[in-house]
Amino acid sequence: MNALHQCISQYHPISIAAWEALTKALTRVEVPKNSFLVKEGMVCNKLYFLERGCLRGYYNLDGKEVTYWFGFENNFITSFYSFISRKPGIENIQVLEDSTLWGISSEALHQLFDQHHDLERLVRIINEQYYIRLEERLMAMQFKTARERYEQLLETSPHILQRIPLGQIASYLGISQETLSRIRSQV
Amino acid sequence: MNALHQCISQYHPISIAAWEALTKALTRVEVPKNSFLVKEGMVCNKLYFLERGCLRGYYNLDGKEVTYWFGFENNFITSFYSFISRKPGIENIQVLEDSTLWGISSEALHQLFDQHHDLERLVRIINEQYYIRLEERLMAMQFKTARERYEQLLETSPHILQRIPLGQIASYLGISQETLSRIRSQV
DNA sequence: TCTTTCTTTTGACAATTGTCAAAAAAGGAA
DNA sequence: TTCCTTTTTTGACAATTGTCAAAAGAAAGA
Repeated sequence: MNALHQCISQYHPISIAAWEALTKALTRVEVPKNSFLVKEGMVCNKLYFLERGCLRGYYNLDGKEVTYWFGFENNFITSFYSFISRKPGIENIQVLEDSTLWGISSEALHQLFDQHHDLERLVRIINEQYYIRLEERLMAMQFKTARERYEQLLETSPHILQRIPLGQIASYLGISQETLSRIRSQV
Repeated sequence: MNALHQCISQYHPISIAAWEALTKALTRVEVPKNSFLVKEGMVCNKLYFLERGCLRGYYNLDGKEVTYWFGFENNFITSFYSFISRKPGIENIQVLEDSTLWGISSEALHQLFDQHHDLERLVRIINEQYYIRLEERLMAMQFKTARERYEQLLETSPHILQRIPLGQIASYLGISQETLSRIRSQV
């Protein structure tokens, strides 16, 4: 819970009242490795904060698993499209290591928004920061070679390489596992 | 102005008071074709609503212009990274057709947020919708071939093809102009 | 320890896409 | 119209990346 408070403060400090209301609405979730937090076809009604562990989001395309994000400590996690639109998504969220999360339902969050303006501001700000990250990823995907994307990942998130199988990283980078393996051997 | 009101209502209706405060803070901007709304190296301090015309965002990479978005009627326009972080960006926003915009400064917008909770909610919701769009684009970029991305663009935004030069569309799709030309001839 | 399973690497080849250069087509201005 | 500029297409070739199959290596369980 402390990790969440610290994480929030980096984005936008909130009032004590808002924090207390938030903590009351949060549920602690412990999930074991290889379980699923979200499965395709379901509505993801919860937003999570990942305190410990790691997850990945992927979907199935032509029989292949396509990874499009990883979540690590202090990340906010949800099946974004589904959570926002309240419709079933195509996304699976798989637990890659035993993890501890704090979850809040969409309804509870929106109630809190009504009561605590500063909480809604916090979420707006977090959204904006996540948008910027996504934009950077899109640019890399659009205009950089596989090797450049890999080297960028090495710089910004070296921890990914220690914790995630190569095939999933390759998928995340938008290349085949064989290509990534060859890139690594040619550094 | 009416177009903006209608556009806003589709995302989240706001109170009359909020709308009136917003309209007071807006400035009408007319920009001619080939002018620039934002140039790289400057802080983009304004958020715009595009009422009429069309724009593109691009940056320079190794001497090439890299287009990463187009804006059309009823789109919100800004150099997002710069606007949010209040730092200089690498982005240029070029006017592709004579355009009419409504602009608001970052300061004015944040003042409005303090006074009108529902306006901040509106922006949160718009941000979320734009996030989802970006996510879709990233997925296409990550896991679809050039041809598939082009066909997807044909379906979702056929108007782009009538209004934008091929080279810029190719850049937007992350492929060379020659490749796009060949894809088109082989449909 | 020895299996068994999962992950990573390597080889051979094919498909996709990029680059450079030139030609063709289209659009604007006088 | 004609000239000039911009945009689009085409050709030839190279570079990048993907696919399939097999081998090698690492990790996990009995």
